[in-house]
Amino acid sequence: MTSTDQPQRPAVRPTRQRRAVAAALAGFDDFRSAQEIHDLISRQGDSVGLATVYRTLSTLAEAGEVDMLRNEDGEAIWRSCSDTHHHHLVCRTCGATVEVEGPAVERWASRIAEEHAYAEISHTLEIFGTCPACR
Amino acid sequence: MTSTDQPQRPAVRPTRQRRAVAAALAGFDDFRSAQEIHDLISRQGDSVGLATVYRTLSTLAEAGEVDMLRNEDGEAIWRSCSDTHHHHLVCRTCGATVEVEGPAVERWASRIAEEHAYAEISHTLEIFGTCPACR
DNA sequence: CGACTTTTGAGAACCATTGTCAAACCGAGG
DNA sequence: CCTCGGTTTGACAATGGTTCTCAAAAGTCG
Repeated sequence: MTSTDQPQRPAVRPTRQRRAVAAALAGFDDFRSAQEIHDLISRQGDSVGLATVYRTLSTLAEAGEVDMLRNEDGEAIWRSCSDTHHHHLVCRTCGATVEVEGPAVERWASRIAEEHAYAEISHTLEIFGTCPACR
Repeated sequence: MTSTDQPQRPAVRPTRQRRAVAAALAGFDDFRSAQEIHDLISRQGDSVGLATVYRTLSTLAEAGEVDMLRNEDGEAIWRSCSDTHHHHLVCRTCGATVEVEGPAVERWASRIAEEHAYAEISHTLEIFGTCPACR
């Protein structure tokens, strides 16, 4: 390290496209597919390639800034999230989402994993249903 | 109904292909993709079309005879299962699976749903990790 | 400004899954 | 054993979400 030190900073640049994706994400609070988000952006006047939307969403997900989960068809759906670990109650029809926490469940999961000597645990826990408005 | 009565029996026929899929399923106890199952069948000497494998697996899943869930890439994976409601602890590397039950989690999920007035609830809860053998 | 690196976009490529439809098959009567 | 009508199958095309490719465009920093 020559100067100060920060040898391999990923160097993520704040581009127009990334700002557009962020803005789109800020505009809804339910889960949307990448393509829906792409449409939203177009509708807002910006133009961002679909591949870029996918790339940006993946990056944000890795950084923990958005949640990505899969709907019952296996499609990836995304939304911005709070930074604490949580799960979701998602409306199958309109996508309306409630963030829920379940500390007891977390504990249960790690206990189960431990009992069976599984390491590097991750878990998925999502609840799907029909929200009051969609009944 | 003319004769006795049994108006719309689906009439599922026990064909060679369906038997082959069942046999393949009986041959492993971890989760496999449809394509892997298809390969397995070929390797066992039978010949069953891929589309038929998919159709049979879907049918079995609807009948509750196999579990279908999605791995972290969104691919459907399948295995035969016990008939009680349960979840899974799945090895990310080799697919080794442990069926686990969590009555407390079930209760927690329905309480959460009720609190938010969501109906027709379903939930997914799977734990992924690395099994002792794959460490 | 200039050199260098990251990012983008258009479209091709991938690949799991589902649809299509004629041919093969099954089971029940006759 | 033969026929009839619905069921199932398989080869292949078609879908559709997601990723890859690669040259052009845009940031970064001196």
